[in-house]
Amino acid sequence: MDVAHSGVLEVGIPVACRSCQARHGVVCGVLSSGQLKDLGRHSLRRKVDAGCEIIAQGSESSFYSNIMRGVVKLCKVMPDGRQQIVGLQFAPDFVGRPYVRESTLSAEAATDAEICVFPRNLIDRMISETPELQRSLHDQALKELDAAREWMLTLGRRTAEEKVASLLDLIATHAEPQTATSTAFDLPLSRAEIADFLGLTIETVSRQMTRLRKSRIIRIENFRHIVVPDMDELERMIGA
Amino acid sequence: MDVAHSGVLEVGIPVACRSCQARHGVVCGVLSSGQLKDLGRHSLRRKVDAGCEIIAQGSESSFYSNIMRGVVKLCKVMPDGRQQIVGLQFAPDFVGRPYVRESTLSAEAATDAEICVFPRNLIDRMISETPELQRSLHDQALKELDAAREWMLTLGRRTAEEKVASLLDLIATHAEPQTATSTAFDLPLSRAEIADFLGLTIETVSRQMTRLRKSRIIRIENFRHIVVPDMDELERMIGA
DNA sequence: GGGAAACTTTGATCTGGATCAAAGCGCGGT
DNA sequence: ACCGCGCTTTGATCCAGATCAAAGTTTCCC
Repeated sequence: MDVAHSGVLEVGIPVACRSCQARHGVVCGVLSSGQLKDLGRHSLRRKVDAGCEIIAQGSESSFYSNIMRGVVKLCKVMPDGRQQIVGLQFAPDFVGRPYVRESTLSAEAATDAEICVFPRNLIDRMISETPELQRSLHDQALKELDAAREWMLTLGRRTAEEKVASLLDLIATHAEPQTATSTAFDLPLSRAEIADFLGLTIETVSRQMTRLRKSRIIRIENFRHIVVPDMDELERMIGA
Repeated sequence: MDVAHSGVLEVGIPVACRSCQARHGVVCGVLSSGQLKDLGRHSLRRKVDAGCEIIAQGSESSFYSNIMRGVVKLCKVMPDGRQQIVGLQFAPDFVGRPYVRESTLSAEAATDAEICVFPRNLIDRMISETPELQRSLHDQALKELDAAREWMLTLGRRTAEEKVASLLDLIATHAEPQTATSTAFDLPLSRAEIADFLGLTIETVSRQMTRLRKSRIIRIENFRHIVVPDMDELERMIGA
C-alpha cells in the first residue's frame, strides 16, 4: 500500500516480475532482489495454449517453470494408452522435479496459460545456496504429497458420484473464493480429462454430473461453467 | 572396513547408533557427530508390535520417528469406516510431517518394528540450522511424491490382477534383493491391508493371488511367504 | 495340546461402472 | 450463415469386482 516502501523493496527487480502472479510464490517470493534480477535475466516468459506439453514423460528436461496464469495437469500414460492425471497445478505453483532430471510424468497446459521458464542449473545452484528456497520447495513438495495422498483415498475408496463431487470441490477451492457459501467457476478440464483424473470413463463422469445437476447440488452452464449454490451441500456428497 | 578409520569417524557418537539400520539414513546420515550425539541424548528407541499406532489421524504429534526395523503403513480413514493405505515406509525412512503439526493420516506398524523417536522441536531446529538435513528430507519427500503418483496410476487405471502384481512388485523391490531374477519375501500386510492399499476387497485380493499362483507367476507358502521365480514375468503382469 | 477366534480361500449372486451405440450441441472455419 | 467435427449427453447392455455366504487354516491363548 505504501508507495515509498514498496518502491524501496521493488527497486531493481525485473520489470516483468513486478506484476507477476508468481512474484510472491514458492520460488520468487523467497529470493533476494539480486537473485531475482539474476533469475529474471535468464528466464523466459512464455504463453502456451491449452494442450501444449511443457514436459514430456520419460524425457530429460533442462528447465523448471513457474505458472503465472492458468492450470497445468500432471499426467502418466501407460504403454497401452491408459492414462491417469496425478495432479493439477495452479498459479503460482512451481513445476519440475529437483534432483532428478528424467521426468516420470508429463506436464501439459490444461487451459491457455503463461509460464515463466527457468534454466535448471541456475535454479539448482540457487537451491543449494539459499536455504530459504530449499525450505520453500520442500514445503510445496510436502503439500503436493498431502494432496496426492488425499486423492489416493478418492481413487481407491470413493464412488463415482463422490469422485465427481471431490473434483468439483477441488476446483472450486482453487478458483478464487466467491460469496460465503456459493461459488461459480469454469472447469479447466474436459470430461475426458476429468475421467482420467478420477479413474472413470467419460460416460460415467457425464452421468454423475447430470445426477448432481438434477439433485440441485450444481448448475451447469455451457458444459464448462459450474455454479455451486451451496458448497456445504457439495462437501456433504464427498462423504468425508 | 578400516577399523582405525571408522573409529575416527564414529568416535563420540551414541552407542545405540553404531549398529542402527538408520544410522546412514535420511536424518542421521547427514548430521554432524555433535548433532548426532545431541539427537541421541534426546531420542528414544522403541519396539512396537504390529498394529501399534504411532501417529493418529487428526492428532497433533510432538514427535518424529525413524524406522530402524520393520514396515510402517500410512493410512486414511473416512468417517464411515472406508479406509485407504496411502503409503508404506521401510527402514531407514523418516516418518512425520515437517511444518504441519496436525496429521492428516495415521501411521501404524504393519509388522513388529523398532523405531527411534525424536522430539519434534529438536528436529525442527536442526532442519532450520542444517541445509544438508533440509535437503535430505526434501529429497525423501520428493521420492514419496513420485511413489504416491505412481500408485495413483495403479489405483485409477489398473485391473485387480495388475494391482495385486504391482503390490507384490513393490514389496519385492523393497525386500532385500535376492538372486538375479528370483525373489522370496514375507508380505508385511494381511489380505485386508492389501485390499485397503489397492482399493479392492479381501475376496478379490485372495482370488487374484490364487490366479497368479495358478499361472505359476508366484508361489504362496503359509499365506504370508511369497516366492517369485521370475521377477520379469511379474513385471510383465503390471502392464507398464 | 485343545479350542476358539482371526484370517484366508472358495463359491454364488448381484451391481456399479464399463462398454457399445447413437443422438444432441456448440464452436471454428470457410 | 452453413457445415462439419469434436465434445457431451443419453440409452442399452455387459462384466469385473463387490457382496453375501460358508468352509478351511493357522495361530495362540489358556
